[in-house]
Amino acid sequence: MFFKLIFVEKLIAMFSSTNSASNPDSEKILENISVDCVIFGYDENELKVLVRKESVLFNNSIYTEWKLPGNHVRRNETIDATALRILKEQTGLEKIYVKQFMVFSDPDRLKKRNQDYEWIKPRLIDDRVLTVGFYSLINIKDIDNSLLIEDAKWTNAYDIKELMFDHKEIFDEALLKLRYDLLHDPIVFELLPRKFTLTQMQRLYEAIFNTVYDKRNFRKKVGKIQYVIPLNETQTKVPHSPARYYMFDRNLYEQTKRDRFDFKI
Amino acid sequence: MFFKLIFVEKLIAMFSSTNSASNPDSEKILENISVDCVIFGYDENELKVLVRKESVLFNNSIYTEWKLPGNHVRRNETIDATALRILKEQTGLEKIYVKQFMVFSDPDRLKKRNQDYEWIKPRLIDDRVLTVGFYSLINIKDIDNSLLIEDAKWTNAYDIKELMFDHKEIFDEALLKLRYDLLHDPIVFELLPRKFTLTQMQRLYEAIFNTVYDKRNFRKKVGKIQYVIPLNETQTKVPHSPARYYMFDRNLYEQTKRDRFDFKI
DNA sequence: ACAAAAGTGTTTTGGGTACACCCATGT
DNA sequence: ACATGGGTGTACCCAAAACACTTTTGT
Repeated sequence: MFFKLIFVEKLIAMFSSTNSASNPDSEKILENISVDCVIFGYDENELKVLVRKESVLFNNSIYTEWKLPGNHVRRNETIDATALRILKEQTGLEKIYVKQFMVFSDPDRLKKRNQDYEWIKPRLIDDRVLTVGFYSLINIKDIDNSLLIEDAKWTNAYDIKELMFDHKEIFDEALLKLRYDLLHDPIVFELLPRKFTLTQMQRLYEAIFNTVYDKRNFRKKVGKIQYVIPLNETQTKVPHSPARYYMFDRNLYEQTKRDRFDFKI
Repeated sequence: MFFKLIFVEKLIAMFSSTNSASNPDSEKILENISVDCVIFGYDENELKVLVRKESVLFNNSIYTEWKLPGNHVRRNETIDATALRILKEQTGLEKIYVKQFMVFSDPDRLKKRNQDYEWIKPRLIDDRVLTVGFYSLINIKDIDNSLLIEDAKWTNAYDIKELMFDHKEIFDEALLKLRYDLLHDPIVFELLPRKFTLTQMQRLYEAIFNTVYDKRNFRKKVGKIQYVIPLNETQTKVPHSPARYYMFDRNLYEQTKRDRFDFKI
């Protein structure tokens, strides 16, 4: 009856660590499934990603490592709800854009680097965890930075070289998917303030695609997008000719969307 | 200690039904995660999908219903391995193209239609199952139809109206993803015989996109694709001018792929 | 006055699309 | 001879890309 013993051990682990025995059913987790989030933000003309610091003890030394925010899926929530829960915890924001892009299922994905595995082992009920990669888009200006968890940091997306587990791979896939989606859905506007200038929009495209565009051609194309509305409002107190503000009109978009390739710039 | 009792029940279920106690670890399943496969084939100028028949008992009547082939993920396999295992079971084929496209995670996804839920309940350890949708591409001519399971059937993709659980939704998403991928990766050739004529290729595009193309324009574009090689071989015994055969040269593709949008037709 | 970014048109080039007829083969 | 699908060229249009100067404001 060896296997029964294993299960009793896991029961104890389950109800003593992640799930306390007093938790309602709604907080019980699925031990084999998690969600990891690549949270993109845009600030100071840079595409940024939120990463979390962890102190890892290994060979009697403490290493500082970075990972993506993530969590297990609960018994009675969709994976989108899991992603939104993680976002709320990390940024305090609700109602933001989240999108799943890929499942990572290597049976050894948590064991590739010894120090990472030692760190996570005591936090798991079962070390076989498939994770669903999500990316999400937030406007950094909306964040109350006092709510940001101490160990969370915004990093330039192009400075990310190494993360725990397979998180660098998850990040790379997220960036590919973001670039694709940007050309097919009106998601740019999730990263921009409600009122934005065309230069801000152009700089955002340039940050995401890591390139530069011609100003006149860019404006010509945006000019053809009907649901990007020019406002009768311009910048003030800028030391140069004040730029006009524009807004995304979601209603107009929903009505007029036909050509799914409108966003190619 | 109510929860312990639940677990003992599940243990019994686990080791008496899906996993017998004598099974090696390699065949233990993850009870909360499955893979469902949308298997596309192309035959007689039609895009087809493999579906399975199930006899469902409900309200003392037996209903015939159709579902996508699927299975649970095993403890030590990737989800791609799960998909390939399903493909082998259903078609006898190995080394075929499989691609994950989306996770379906509604906690009630198996409970939406009572008759379906009654059918699957005794087959499950836990009724919360997230499923990863895969699509796969096979050349129907490669199939030894005597190996096809009795309850499996090839159906015209545009005739699929209703499937068990959320499988119609999974199918719809698969078709969207197939159409996208077709324009970005050289996957058409998975559905074609090794040597094919340009008309065969055109009919396949037309079947997948459910449209028609101009013959001359189609040939002009394919003519620019370097890794589609014309052969010195033509049809025989056809009651019309014999068509030239072409081949996909994967090596040449790997060397020359740059523009990821070569496949847009 | 100067620094900084806003805003604005034209030309060239290549790809997309529409369109019709003759040819080779088997029966 | 006829039925069937194979194979070919041109003209028009529009979108993409390259390119430079003037204007407006704050300091």
